[in-house]
Amino acid sequence: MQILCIIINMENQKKFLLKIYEDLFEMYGSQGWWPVTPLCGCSGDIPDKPIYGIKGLNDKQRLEIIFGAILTQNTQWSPNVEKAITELNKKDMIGIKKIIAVNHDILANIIKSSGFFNQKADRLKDIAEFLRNNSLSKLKGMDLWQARELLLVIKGIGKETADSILLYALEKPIFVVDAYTRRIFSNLKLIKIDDNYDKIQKMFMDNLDNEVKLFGEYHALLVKHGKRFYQKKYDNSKCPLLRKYAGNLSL
DNA sequence: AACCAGGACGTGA
DNA sequence: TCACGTCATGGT
Repeated sequence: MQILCIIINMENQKKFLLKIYEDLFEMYGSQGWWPVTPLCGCSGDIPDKPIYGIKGLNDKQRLEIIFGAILTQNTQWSPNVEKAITELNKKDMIGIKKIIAVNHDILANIIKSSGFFNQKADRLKDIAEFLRNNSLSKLKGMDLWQARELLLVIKGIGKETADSILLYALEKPIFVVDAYTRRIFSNLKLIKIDDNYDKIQKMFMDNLDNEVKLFGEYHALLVKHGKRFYQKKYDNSKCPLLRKYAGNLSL
């Protein structure tokens, strides 16, 4: 009987995680993450901000995503990181050798708007150094978890940043867990707010099809929804998902 | 005018 | 392991 209940709960959870995704997609539509600056081939024609929904990434765009993943740590994308990315492009700094060669203070000044600029300048240099020895194509060809372990060795790259890079820059199917993911799903009683990162990630990956597109869209939608209903000053009980599913969450 | 954002790391207990 | 302090800009 107890085992039966567990099985039923697992099935419910499986459906529930997908249902939440579908609800969010219906509410907000495709988010087209990760925002990327298109390369127009013509010099001097750099757009004033990265745009959403780019397909068929080239290596420079992948690198921009990796830099963006560092720059957005504990910082708003818009306008702070957006400006920094645009400045990097204007100075033609989206390049491994360029980042390695540039003076620390100059780099820090270019990315100033993203905050923590001294740390982040060091981290961009660290990851550029790493990528000089481990090419993007090498990483792309590598096993998902193997590549993850490599990234996690780099100072400044924690689990969320590593997973963002794997998912959005290297297009590998891994689920990104961030603060909004924690707040939303702990509010829905599917996890506890300070559950272990890997445990939360496993819940999603065990119960959803492991697809790059699904995971990429899901995380983006959670951020979108989180910004709307789960900022610290907000009242979590106003979340429409909670109203909709109140009492129906067996777990 | 505090408070917070798509974290991660170092330190001391 | 855990609870803090640190890093810093720009918007509300």
